[in-house]
Amino acid sequence: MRVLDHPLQADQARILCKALADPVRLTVIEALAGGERCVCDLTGELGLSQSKLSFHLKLLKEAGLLESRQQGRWIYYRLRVEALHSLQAWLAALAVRCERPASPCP
Amino acid sequence: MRVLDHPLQADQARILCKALADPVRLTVIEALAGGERCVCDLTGELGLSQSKLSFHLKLLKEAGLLESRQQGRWIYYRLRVEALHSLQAWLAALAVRCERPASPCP
DNA sequence: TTGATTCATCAACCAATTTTGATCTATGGT
DNA sequence: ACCATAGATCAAAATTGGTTGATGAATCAA
Repeated sequence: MRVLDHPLQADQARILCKALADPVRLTVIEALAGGERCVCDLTGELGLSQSKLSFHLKLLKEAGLLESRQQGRWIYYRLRVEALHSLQAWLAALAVRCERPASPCP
Repeated sequence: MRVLDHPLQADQARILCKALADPVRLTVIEALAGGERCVCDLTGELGLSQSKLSFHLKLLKEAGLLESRQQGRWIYYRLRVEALHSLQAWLAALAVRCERPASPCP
């Protein structure tokens, strides 16, 4: 099953979580879940200043959540679904560790 | 399927991610994945000062990742697996939104 | 009741992130 | 070549977060 691929280091999970732990970045992520978009689209759609958006896009990209391509003057960003799956897998593994059979009563 | 229960608001997901986005808190989480522990156990095991640990435990609890119970002088903390599942579900829902069929080529 | 132990809380300090506005680079149109 | 547009980058200011050491509250044992 897809969710169990990619066992992730705790530190990589932390980096992904950190990237997701900001309201601006979360709106960006959700906008991009709808498909690839160029920066100027996003500034309009989300009402963000250009440099603010650029700052967060860079951060998300460095965390591995986004990738981008250039087309003429425009730069298109899109979500890396693999990153979402990796984090899911890490959480799943953690949850499994919690669900060991209860020890015989104390 | 368990992973698809509990549809989560983006903001709750953000709060969970924020709580997970710190190295100290992540070691606490991983220690508690091994089972319930009292605070003084954790300070020893993780080599953290008492007030530092207490600060992070509070934060994790407020985020919904931990719960605690008192027994005599000791306070035992444990992971809330539901929180992990919620976040997993949120990620899964996001990933699904990304995987819509590609639009006919441009 | 006294003293020891466990844990929470507080204030002061330090460190990391975010925001803003300005400037810089690259691309494309004329 | 010149100008307009898209987006990255930078430094300073503002904000948020984490750490420390001290103090406080609750529990228990003697």
